[in-house]
Amino acid sequence: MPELPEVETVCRGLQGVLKGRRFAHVDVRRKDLRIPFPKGLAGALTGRQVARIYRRAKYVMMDLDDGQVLIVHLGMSGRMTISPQAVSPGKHDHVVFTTDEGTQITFNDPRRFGLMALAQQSELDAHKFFRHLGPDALSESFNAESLSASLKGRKTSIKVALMDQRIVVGVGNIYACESLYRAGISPKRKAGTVAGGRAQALVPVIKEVLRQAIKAGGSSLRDHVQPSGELGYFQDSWQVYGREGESCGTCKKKGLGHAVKRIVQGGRSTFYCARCQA
DNA sequence: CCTTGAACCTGCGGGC
DNA sequence: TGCCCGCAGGTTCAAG
Repeated sequence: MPELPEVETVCRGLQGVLKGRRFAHVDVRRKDLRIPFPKGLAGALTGRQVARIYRRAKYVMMDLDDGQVLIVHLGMSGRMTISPQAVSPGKHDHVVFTTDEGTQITFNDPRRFGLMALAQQSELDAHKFFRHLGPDALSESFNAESLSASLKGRKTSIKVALMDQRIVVGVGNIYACESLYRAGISPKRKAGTVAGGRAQALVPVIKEVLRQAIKAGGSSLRDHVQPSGELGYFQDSWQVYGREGESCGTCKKKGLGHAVKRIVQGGRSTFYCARCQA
C-alpha cells in the first residue's frame, strides 16, 4: 500500500499512539525479509521514547530519544496496524511493538519487500536510502524548473521517469497514471518532450492528486491502509488506474466509445486514455 | 551516465 | 471444487 499518500497516512495514524510514548516491548517474530532486519533491533528499541514520526520519501521515520531513527519501508504489501491492547499475532505479523500505554502496533508484510533499519538522525542526508533521491513531490523544490531540468534529453517514457525516485520522490504506479491522465499527457511520450510547458502543467497536477489522496486517507487495494483499520478511499477517485476497458470520465460524458488501455512500461502496468492523453 | 529487465515474495482473482 | 496463470502499491542490481 505504499506510495507517498499511503505512507503519509500511516505516519499520521501512528502519531496519536506513538508520539511521546516508549517502546515497552518489541517482538521481532521473523527477520528474513528481502532486506533482513538489523541484528539487535528489538534491544535497540526497547525502552526508547519516540520523539517524532514523519515521512521521508516513502519511508516512515521515527526519531528516538537517543539520536537514532527507526526507518520503516512498507514495500509493496506492508501495513502498520494499531490495537489498543494485546492481540495474538497473525501470519505475516513480523514485528509487534508494545508501548508503555499497552498499545500494540503491528508491522505486517506478506510479500516481505518491506524493511526496517536504524540510523543516526544526523546522518540521514548521506544515508544510502536517501542520498540519491530527488525532490519530494510535495516540496517546493519540486517545481516546473527542476522537473524540466531532470527530464531534458531523457529518452525514457514520461511514465517511467515519474516513477524514478531520482527525478521526483513519492510518485508510484497509481499516482503516475492518475497524474498523467489528469494532465492530458500520454504515458508513452518521451520524457524529454515534457520539459517546458508540459512540465509546467504537470507539476501542480501531481501535487494536487497527492494532496487529494492524502485527504482521502490514501488508496486501498485489498488492504486496510490506515493504522486505525479504516480504509482509505482515494481508489474511488481513480480515473484510469485499474479501469482497463472502461471509458474515462470525459469519454463517457461525451458518449465516445474509447476505453482505457493497459500497457506495460518498465515492467509495470500503465493505464491511460489514448483519446484524452497525447 | 542512461536504459532495460529481472529479481525479490506471497496471495488473490479469473479462466478453464 | 481445484489448478494454473497473471497480476499486485517498490527498490535494487546487473548487463547492454
